[in-house]
Amino acid sequence: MVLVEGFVHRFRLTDEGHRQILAIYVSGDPLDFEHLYLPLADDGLQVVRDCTVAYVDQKDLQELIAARPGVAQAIVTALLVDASIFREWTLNVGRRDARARIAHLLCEVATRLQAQGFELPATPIPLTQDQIADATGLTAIHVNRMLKSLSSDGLLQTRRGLILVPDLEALCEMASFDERYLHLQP
Amino acid sequence: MVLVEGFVHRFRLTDEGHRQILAIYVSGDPLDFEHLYLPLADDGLQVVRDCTVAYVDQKDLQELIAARPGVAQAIVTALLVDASIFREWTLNVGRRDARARIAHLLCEVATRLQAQGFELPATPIPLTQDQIADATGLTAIHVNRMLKSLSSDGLLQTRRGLILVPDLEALCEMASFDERYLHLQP
DNA sequence: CGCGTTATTGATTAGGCTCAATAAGGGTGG
DNA sequence: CCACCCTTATTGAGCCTAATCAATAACGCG
Repeated sequence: MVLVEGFVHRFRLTDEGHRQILAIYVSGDPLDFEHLYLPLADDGLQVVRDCTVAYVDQKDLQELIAARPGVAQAIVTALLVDASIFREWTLNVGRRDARARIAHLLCEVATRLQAQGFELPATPIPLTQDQIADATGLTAIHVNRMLKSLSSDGLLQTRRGLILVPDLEALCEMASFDERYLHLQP
Repeated sequence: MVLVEGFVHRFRLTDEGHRQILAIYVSGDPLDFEHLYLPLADDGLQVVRDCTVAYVDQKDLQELIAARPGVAQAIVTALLVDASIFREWTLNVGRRDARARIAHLLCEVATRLQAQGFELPATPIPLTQDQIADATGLTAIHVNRMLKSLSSDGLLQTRRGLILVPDLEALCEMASFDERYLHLQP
């Protein structure tokens, strides 16, 4: 599957039912390459907002990979970039405080949106506070307070469940966001 | 590089210098496939204990990949398994309490050692409390207390900086460890 | 033997969680 | 078009897990 338009997240649950969001996908992102190689699905995908996905036939894709080494290499590179992002999430959840953790998440999403050609600051990020909580290992209530705090510092605006980042550079500064882990340069 | 014998971990630092350990490698694990495809290294490798590594020439490996589709596929599969483990670490750090978090980490390492043919419970895990802290997003002091608590429940033994797991099944039970994310079945 | 790393323990603090209650939308059915 | 309901967001009070600060012990190595 490829996400054509909208937002999707990947998540896993603890046995106690607590959700951890593991990745947020934006327009253009491939969603589940692992199904080509692993028999068992590890985690679930949920829609953040209404979205459009394109299905690619597995067999066709496998033939394409076999026929074109460049495609295979592009997929491996994409997987490695994803893995780098997963690791940054572990760092984010493990070693940053709540404010920086939320800011860092938003920096990542905003930066990846920008890389896909979306205009900032016009493009809103449609994450609910509940979703941000599960992506950062916090509670929704604490996310609410931190968003208010970031908002009162002018680092973001919230409007009807949408988040706007008026000055991405300032937000990156506060989160000490270093985009190199995204490996955006083609 | 391939880790022939010993223990190595992969880590990243926040700009404030806090370390987050992102993976623990045991004998037999490949360490840095990403260097084949990404120009920029994301994180560092550190030795947990004295160890032996084997260097594989990049060019040779690239030729092997080009010549043998099976090798390429095996590498992709290994990368996908790694990625699944990274995601489980995010879940662990984000959504489990300190005791379960530490137990889960030890369950993973013990299970992977066992899968490599090491005998449990004889094989010790040589992580320092500082390293466990940085792998779980806790402080070393709190790790110490939790280890003592786990130890007094008979779930593990500590001896001279080594950790022994006398009853892996019991530890897995308490951490609700579900090994499927390791994708061990070949 | 001396020193640096690692482990231990106690006291205190604080960041974030829980519980509780209310508000504000937005969508749906009548 | 309106009433209702469900999801999402807000706010306050009190609590608790894990952090911080501080000091000492125990190794293990050179």
